[in-house]
Order: sequence, then C-alpha cells, then structure tokens
Amino acid sequence: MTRRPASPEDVFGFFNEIGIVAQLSGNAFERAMPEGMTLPQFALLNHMARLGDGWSPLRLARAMQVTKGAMTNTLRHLERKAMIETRPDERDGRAKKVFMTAAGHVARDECIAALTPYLQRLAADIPPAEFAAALPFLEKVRRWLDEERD
Amino acid sequence: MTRRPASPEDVFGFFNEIGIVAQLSGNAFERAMPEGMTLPQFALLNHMARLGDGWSPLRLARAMQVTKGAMTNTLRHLERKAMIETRPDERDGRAKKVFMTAAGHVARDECIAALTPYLQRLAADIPPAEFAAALPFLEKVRRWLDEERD
DNA sequence: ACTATATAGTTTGACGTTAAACTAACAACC
DNA sequence: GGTTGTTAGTTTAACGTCAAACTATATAGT
Repeated sequence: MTRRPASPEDVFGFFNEIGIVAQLSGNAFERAMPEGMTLPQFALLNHMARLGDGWSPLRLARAMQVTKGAMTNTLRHLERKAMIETRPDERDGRAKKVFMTAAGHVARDECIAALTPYLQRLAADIPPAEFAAALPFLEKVRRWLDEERD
Repeated sequence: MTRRPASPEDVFGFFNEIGIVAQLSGNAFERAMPEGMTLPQFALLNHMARLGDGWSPLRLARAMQVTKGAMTNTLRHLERKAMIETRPDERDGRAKKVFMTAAGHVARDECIAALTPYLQRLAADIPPAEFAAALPFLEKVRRWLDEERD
C-alpha cells in the first residue's frame, strides 16, 4: 500500500464510480420492475405517493432534478398509461396540477413489491447501515453541485 | 433526532441519491468541456490514454460497463471527429482494434484542462480526502451489482 | 392601460442507453 | 467436411436527458 496524498484525481475517480453505480443499479431496478415501467416513471409515482400529489410539472421537475422538457416527457408516458392525470390550475392559466390515479397507486405498489426481493438480497450482503452511513456525504456533494449550478 | 434502525429504505435512498449526483455531475462536466464533447466520449479517450489503446470494441464496452451497441455508437462519434481510428484484427476476422489519433490525444488534454478549474473549485469546498474515503464503499457496491448481473 | 419581463409547458434536435434481432466469422466435434 | 454453437459488431426501436426555441399567460413598472 503506497500512501499518497488525496488529489483531484480522487475526485474524478469518485464521480466515475458514481456514474457506474448509477448505471448498473438503474438497469438492475428496471429489469426487476414490471414490464414497461422505467426508473424515472417509478421515481415520480413514488414521490407523489410519499409527499402528496397536486404539484405542478415544474415543481416536480425541480424535485426530481430534471429539466421541464424531461418532465413533460415522463408525464406523457404516465398519462398514456393512466397512472396520473392532470387538471388545470384555476389560479394560474399557465399551470397544471398533476394527480395520481388509482392505477398509479397500484403500479407503484407493484414496483415496490417487485423491487423488495432484490433489495433484500442486497441487504443480506451489505448491511443497510453502511448505505445509511454513506448517505450524508452524497447529500453534501449533491448540495454543492446544486448550488454551483447557478 | 429520532434514532431508527437502518432498513432497506436507506438502501433505496442511497441509490436515489447516487442517481441524482451522477446526473448533476455529468451535466456539470459536459457543460465545462469543449463544445461537442460528451462524457462517454471523454471517458473512452481517457481510458485509452491511461491504459493503452488497440483494444477491441467489445473489450472497451466491458471496461466501460456498457453494451456493445452503446460502444458502437460512441466509437462512431469519435471516429467521425477523427479522434480515434480502427484497424482490422488480422488474427480474428470478426474483430477490430481501436486506436487513438493525435487529434484524440489533443482533445483529451483539452478536456482535462477544461475540467481542472471546476474540480479545483470543488476541491476547495470539499477536501479530496473525503472523496477518497467514500470510494471504497462505492467500489464494494459496484462489485456486488456487477456479480449479481448474471 | 401599455409595454416589458418573467414564468409554465411543449416541442425539437442531438446524444446516450438498453434489449433484441441480425450478419459474419471462428471453434468444436463427430 | 459439415453441423452446431459461440463470439464480434451493427442495427433498430423505445426511453431518457439536455439545451434552446417557441406559446401562452402573468406580473411589473411606468
């Protein structure tokens, strides 16, 4: 083990590894979920189920850290599958409000059920406490990236 | 602070955060790099510069954790920009070998130069040692995902 | 009121990714 | 040799992302 000082090299290596883990885990999750369900779609359903619906697309886009255009796209897919529905905002003629349908809740539950065995298999090999321990630093990095993004 | 035991919830939260960090950092890097250069393209140039060229597309795809089709796509873009070139493998009529051109080396150096100020700004706020410390766990997770992927 | 500016959503074009089908060439094996 | 199966690369269809241009509505400012 040759000890060497930490450098920007490590920073780059960190982001490289982050990218690979994101890619691999995203693929694994999508493969585990019901046919046709994608990660962004599930993330959105999950978000609405946990934090409540009736948000505007723009607010959802910010919450998901994604552009407005990307959100338009995701909403279109979910609406075509009748998992969400949108109603105009009476207060603001430009805006919409997004609501989860019963089918949306069902789909979300099915995704969670489909994901659970996989997560448990992972938890059996790597203790959840280790994931929890890694979270604060990731959040710190995310905040930095967020603020830097003008 | 309500203490609660670590659970699969944390695992999911971890991957969610990973995804967001990957997205934000990837965007930031692409914005910083020379016009037209993308992260996968740079990652490939960088890989060849560090570990040597002359690899086959398939081997590169495995190294980058990406499908063959994705690699075909990335190589096409780099080849159109004359940053790489391919030659047939005389030993194996099916295979190719990928080489970096002089233009490729220049482009890679320019990317690094363009990225450096950004990395340094980050390093000023979050010590590289912290990134280095976070790496081993990420690698552990990546290995698990890799093996699980049949 | 009127003009100027900001905000909400959609659309378009370029890239990236996967999975699956398809071609071409190698390798084994009887 | 002639099957049979594997491996290397490409192509296609479906999704996701971003940036930038474009509508339409709201909000200021004068």
